[in-house]
Amino acid sequence: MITQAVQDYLKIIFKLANNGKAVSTNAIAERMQISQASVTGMIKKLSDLKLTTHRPYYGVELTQTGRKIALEIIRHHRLLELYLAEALGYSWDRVHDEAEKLEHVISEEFEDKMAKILGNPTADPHGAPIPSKDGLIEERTLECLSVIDVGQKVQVKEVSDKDPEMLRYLGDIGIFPDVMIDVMEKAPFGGPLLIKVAGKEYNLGERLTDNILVSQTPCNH
Amino acid sequence: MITQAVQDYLKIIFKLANNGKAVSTNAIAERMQISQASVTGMIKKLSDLKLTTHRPYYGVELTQTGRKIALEIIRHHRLLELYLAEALGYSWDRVHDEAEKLEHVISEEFEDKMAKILGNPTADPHGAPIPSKDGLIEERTLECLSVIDVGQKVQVKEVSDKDPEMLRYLGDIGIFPDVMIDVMEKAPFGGPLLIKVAGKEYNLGERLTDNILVSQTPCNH
DNA sequence: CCCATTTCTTAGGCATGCCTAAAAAATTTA
DNA sequence: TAAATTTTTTAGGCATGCCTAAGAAATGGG
Repeated sequence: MITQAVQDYLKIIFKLANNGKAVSTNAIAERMQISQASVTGMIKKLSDLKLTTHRPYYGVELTQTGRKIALEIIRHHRLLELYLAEALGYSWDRVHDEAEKLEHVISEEFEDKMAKILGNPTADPHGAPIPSKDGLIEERTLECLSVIDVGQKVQVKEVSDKDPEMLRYLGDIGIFPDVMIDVMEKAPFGGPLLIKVAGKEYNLGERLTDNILVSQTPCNH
Repeated sequence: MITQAVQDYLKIIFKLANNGKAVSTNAIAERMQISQASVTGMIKKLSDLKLTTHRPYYGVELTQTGRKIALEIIRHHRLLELYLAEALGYSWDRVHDEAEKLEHVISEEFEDKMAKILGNPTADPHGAPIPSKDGLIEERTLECLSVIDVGQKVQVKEVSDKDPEMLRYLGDIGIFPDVMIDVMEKAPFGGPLLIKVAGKEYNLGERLTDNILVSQTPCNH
């Protein structure tokens, strides 16, 4: 049985792996805010189920099956976020928590109906790519706004969906996926970044600029 | 913590109580397809939580709090059924199972947004009343179609949502809430009922007519 | 009124998934 | 290389919610 706990582990492992790296059980425990011992137990179970492979002191990796399930859940989550925003009028800072609960519960039919109504979208409200039905996900190489050089003009691609307060602030100052940003000034030692968005200037702290992913060469999608 | 299991018990107890009768632990076990011993254990827990009162060999009754929670879940369920049908294009035989899973998971906000979009509806696709936000539910005294006398003209008020196949058949012959039915003939000993719907005649078996609730004096709502 | 039947509860177990505390294994540092 | 540190695992527990089997309590028929 693929329980909700199993789904959550697979999703977290996929996200921590980022571009194929093995994930330490430690990192999983930290991310999920549970004890390391609990993770050990669950990883054993996942490996018995052939959803992960585990080499101690090296890390955990998803098998093909595990990856497939992880992407299915992520697809659910991101479709739900977009559906909640578009169809039910949720603000973009409130979609995450609701999607987090619904993602484990909806049927294939629900997933398909949302996708159809939304016109088979490829990104959620925060810009994160939505995996396709057959388990493919767009590979991106984005940079944090915090590392962009002064004088560059970049396009916002994605913002973290974790912190509602941050999302509200970003919304207030008009930072959404696809918006263009001018990097005007950069204070040293992780100081604030002066940017221009839609003609207005703002000073953004590092906690913010670390969570805004941009690309320098705006690709067309 | 109000777990999903607790919610399910409260809902079932509310439904079995019908018009305030006490419910045997036996009946709960039967309805939920679990062992009697399991029910005993859970009823003890529910009573500890002050959600039910229990007098052995008499039955279980909901407290005010228990009833409130039950009605909240039922509101979720019925709003969801209608939303799935109206907004996502589900056929009426497929809404029950999906709503059954979602009802435990959606937030107040989700509930409110559905209600608003649907225009604060008072009945689900099968005609069952939707409890109000503050825990009031329409009290009805309906009769099974199976007990209606020959020659009567009745209005369909509600059909059971449990059996998808039955719902598909009813849909095929045009039996929905609000539709008028003429009872033409009644074979003895629980034999089929000959009815006329929208000018066409059908013979319905007792398993069907037991699950169609009608009223003889069509009330206006 | 007593015995059989029905109804309900107790006893003991199992799986899931979490916990803490302590041990063990690998890695890093001196 | 040995000690210190980090990382991971083992051991033993707990809560939830289900199970079966067996015992206890009420009800109803003879």
